[in-house]
Amino acid sequence: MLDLASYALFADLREEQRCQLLDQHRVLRFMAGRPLLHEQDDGQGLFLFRQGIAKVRSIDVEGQEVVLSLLGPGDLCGEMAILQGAPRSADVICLTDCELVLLRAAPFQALLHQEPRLALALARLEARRLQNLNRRFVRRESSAAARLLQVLEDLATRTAPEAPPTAPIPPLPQRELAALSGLARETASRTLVRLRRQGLVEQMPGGRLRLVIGEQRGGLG
Amino acid sequence: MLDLASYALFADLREEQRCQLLDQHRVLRFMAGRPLLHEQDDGQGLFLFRQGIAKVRSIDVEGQEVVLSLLGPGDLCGEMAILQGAPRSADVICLTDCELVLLRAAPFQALLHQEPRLALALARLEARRLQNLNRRFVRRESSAAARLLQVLEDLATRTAPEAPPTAPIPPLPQRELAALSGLARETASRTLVRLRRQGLVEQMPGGRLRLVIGEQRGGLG
DNA sequence: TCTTGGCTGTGATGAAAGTCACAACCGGTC
DNA sequence: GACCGGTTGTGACTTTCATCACAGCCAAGA
Repeated sequence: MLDLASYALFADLREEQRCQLLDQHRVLRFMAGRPLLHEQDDGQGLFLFRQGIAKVRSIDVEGQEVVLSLLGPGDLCGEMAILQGAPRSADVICLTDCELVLLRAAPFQALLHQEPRLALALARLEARRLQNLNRRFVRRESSAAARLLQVLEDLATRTAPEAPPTAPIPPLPQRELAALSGLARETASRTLVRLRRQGLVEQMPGGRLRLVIGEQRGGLG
Repeated sequence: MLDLASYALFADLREEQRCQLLDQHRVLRFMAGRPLLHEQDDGQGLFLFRQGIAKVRSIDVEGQEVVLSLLGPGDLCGEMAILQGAPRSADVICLTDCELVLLRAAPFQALLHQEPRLALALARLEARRLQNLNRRFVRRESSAAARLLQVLEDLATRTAPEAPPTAPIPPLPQRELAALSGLARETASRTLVRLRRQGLVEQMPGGRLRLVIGEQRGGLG
């Protein structure tokens, strides 16, 4: 049975309220590379991640992809469009095969208007996202190595929220790693080689990568 | 008389609820350069901007300042600390002389828990901030000129929310403009000269700057 | 008046990362 | 096996911006 209680957003609700939200929910599966949402897609609904990771991205004026954040188990998306009634402002694309739950917008919206705990939890969620992005913004200024390491750590924790940041990372092509960290593909390649030589990143069977030291990475700025 | 109704966050409340929030409020004035909030400051309260602009900034691992966003009339800050009970995560520093209203945290918090409209408005506010930061994140990738122009536009609209982005901008030293756009001071200087020669930026009496064309700036990427 | 300190413009130089180009490799599939 | 597309590593060159250095300016104050 689906358990919404494991999502922080719904943790404060009564069991009965969570059931309301599940009304007409659907379980969806997407293959790696598939878009969950398109920009200007206004088909509303709340997507809850159960498995797999995805990137939230936007396209800049030169047509370059800019990755805004990562989503993984326990995360959700689509709440912005519901909140603002506006069309989506970014695309969400699966990096690995994903399984997620789609909740209908209507009951969620209704509950938002009548249960302050839900609205408050949502505000907290948005605030936490804002802080994450702030942190990313700060690190964005730093070197290619720091940016790449940050992405790897992010990938590790998104993949397995409870596991340490040194957990192995699903195999992604360098092109993808480069996009995630905002680097040229060649730079990502060179940087990875360097990090491996320094022993900070390990190559695992199947092409998976693993961070070796999660800590004191500040020095690489 | 203080009118909270002009703040989007409180627009949906009943007059009587707005009065509750004003209980023991204070009007504060800060000189340009003064910090409103310090990182790790946990004196809670909600700051509402009435006049002046300020920057939200953080310090990165190398001690460099990174500016996260700008605040101006109609904006507010301090809500994150109240929402999360956590210490502040960034500093807020006045760029010009500022006048603002400080609301006590307690009544705000109480109302958040009992009035879904307020909690929802707060969620919307955070969501909008997130989108703004997303947009900035996207533009951050681009050239010095684009970043500087974006900062100038931001300054103009923060200073006078209703005015067009070609409104004159309060005189700030180049050092400050550079920090706001994440450039070296010299680069900001050179870029400004170039922009003036191109007629995109105008020098006004008193050292104020003014954007000439607000539109089709994409091409300068 | 002269001095001082912050601000502005500009030149020279260097470092980091993007771009272009190419070779090796790997996993499919015919 | 041979072929093919996508991936990876790497070399050479270019671009952009940071850094260092300095000169001119203006405003405040002694």
